Amino acid sequence: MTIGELAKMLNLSKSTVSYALNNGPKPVSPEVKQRVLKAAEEFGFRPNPVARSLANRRSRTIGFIPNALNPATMYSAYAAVFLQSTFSLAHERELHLLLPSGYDPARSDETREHLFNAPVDGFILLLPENLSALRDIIEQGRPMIGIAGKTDGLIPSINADNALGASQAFDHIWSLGHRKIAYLGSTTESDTSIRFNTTETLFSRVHSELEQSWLIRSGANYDPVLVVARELLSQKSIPTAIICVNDLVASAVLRAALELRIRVPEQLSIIGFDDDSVARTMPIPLSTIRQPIPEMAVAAMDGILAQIEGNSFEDQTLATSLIVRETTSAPP
Amino acid sequence: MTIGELAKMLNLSKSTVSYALNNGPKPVSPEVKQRVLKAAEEFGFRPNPVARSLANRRSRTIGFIPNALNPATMYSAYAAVFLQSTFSLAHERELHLLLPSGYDPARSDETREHLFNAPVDGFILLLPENLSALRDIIEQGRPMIGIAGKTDGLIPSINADNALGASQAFDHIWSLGHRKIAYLGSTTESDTSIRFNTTETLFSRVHSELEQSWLIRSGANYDPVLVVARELLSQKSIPTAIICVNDLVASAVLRAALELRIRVPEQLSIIGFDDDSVARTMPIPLSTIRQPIPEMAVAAMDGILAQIEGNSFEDQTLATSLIVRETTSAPP
DNA sequence: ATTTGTTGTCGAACCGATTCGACAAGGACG
DNA sequence: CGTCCTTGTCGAATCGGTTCGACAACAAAT
Repeated sequence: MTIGELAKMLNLSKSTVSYALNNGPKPVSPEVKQRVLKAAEEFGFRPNPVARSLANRRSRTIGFIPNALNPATMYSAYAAVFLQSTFSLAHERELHLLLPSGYDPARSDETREHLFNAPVDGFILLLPENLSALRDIIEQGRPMIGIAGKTDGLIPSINADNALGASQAFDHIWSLGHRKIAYLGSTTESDTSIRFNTTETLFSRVHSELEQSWLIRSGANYDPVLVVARELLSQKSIPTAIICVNDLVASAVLRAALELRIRVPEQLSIIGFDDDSVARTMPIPLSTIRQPIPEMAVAAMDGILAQIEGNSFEDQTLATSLIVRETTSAPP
Repeated sequence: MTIGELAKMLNLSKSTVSYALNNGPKPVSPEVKQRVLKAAEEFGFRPNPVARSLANRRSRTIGFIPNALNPATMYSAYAAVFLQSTFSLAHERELHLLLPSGYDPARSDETREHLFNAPVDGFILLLPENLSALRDIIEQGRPMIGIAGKTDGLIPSINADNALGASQAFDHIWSLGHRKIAYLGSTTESDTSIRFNTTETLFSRVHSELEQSWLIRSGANYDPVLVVARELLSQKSIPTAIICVNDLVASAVLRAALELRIRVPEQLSIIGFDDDSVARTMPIPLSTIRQPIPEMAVAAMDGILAQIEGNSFEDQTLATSLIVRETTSAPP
């Protein structure tokens, strides 16, 4: 059933019916309005959203582009949580969320072509290593906002304060009295390398009081980290605390510790980063640095809507916070 | 830039340009075709996807409806993995995936109204407890397919073989020699209650050989299960093996065991269900029953595309499989 | 040479909504 | 009573594509 058919049944014009249904730009007499509403209800009339979008030049849909190199392994826990927050916000605002196919920086240009076909008012983008693959779309002027990464000023971005987070983790460990401290992380993305560099700076700032320190590029994936952690914890002199680039790494470290019968936190403190779901379901609940993902999602949504309305939007950096659970305590 | 403007620049009609770009229903001379393609490339012409959808009556977009009661907590690990698989498939087929807002069985009718506005060719639905909230949409005749639940024949559905999975878990534990076995689970959804009932049947079938058994409705969430597991494992006579309704429950059980200094698997075997990401990142990798989520996603995608093409589609039940890792062994 | 058929192009209609401009009817004002 | 303004309705244009039907140009068949 189309609006035209409905109008015909009622002996009204399409325009009048449209006005009645939308409290349209023009007024409609009360009786007619009632008649239209009743008939629409009765016949179960649903306006075609595509036609409506064409006329409005608004789709009420936001595109969400995850940052994976390979869509087959697209969601990190981080991306999943971010998506979840964003979806929840979209729901409140009665917007749809679209996961467009076609973004795959590893593949060639034509793959990406399909992204242009996404019927969305704007994109929220979990930032990849570089934006060059998306340059065309950015130049096209569609509203876009980047999350957790560098944009070189091409588009506005929202970031957690990774430097703050790294120092919160270090300060916590330091103030508990630890002086043999290891950091396990990667330096491949901008956020993880900020954490790495900040930690490095903090280590060197206190190096005279530091008994021993390890700064290890272990990567950020479970299996490689497990190997590194087993090795680290098998030496004669081992750290009393390990700061991890994220919670997944922390869970691998905990596993290595348990395998080697090292008691956590009595003999070894572990602190993660992100406050993933794993942080709460680990057998010893993980102390960690919380990334304000829900707040970042709100900022991103506000930012994209502002741009859609034609307003400008500033970059934002949101504070992390320390969450102390059960994997950290004073050194033995 | 619209197709009309492009046509004007080239002194051609809209129709000819459209034919050239789409290898349209009518042929176009080679020279004209080249001219059009070159100009489109040069001016960066991108056909408006909304207009195209309106004309084609196809949006090349599939809606994905998660089953959460509350969109704020929408994704179980299960839903996230399923979404991930589905997205990957959509990507291969150059379809977009839409997460429509408006589905919230806990809220009133008008909330749901927005679902009708989703510009999609069909819906993939992670099944909620009952479909009544979606009856209108089903009756509207839009293609739809349900995952992991009961549909009472209203729409086709794809399920893992939960009865098979439950017996695989039991058989594994039983054949290792365990005779003091507990089952922890819920019976609120159709799949978890199949697992529960199957286990109950198996228990009773071997009851003469069974030394002791527990069949506990612990729920399927982490915190309540943790309480139940601590209690269960604190008694004088405890099970030598615990079968869990899912991997999250298994992780809570493992935590309780470690807290109580019960060695896994030497003193206690644990088996989960789903093969979630947690199964691999637990400090002792979890033996579990794998749900064939990628295969289910393929079946769902095939099913929805078949319906869109106007073909019929049969229900499918896909086999689960046993994955033995390190939480199961012979009893002490 | 006439008929038939194919190829390529164009204008117009269409998809299903929104919204502008025109206009008639009725009320308020001088 | 004539003018002006407001209210309510309609037809037509629009959004940006796709596709049908008509037709001209030309080649092949009779």
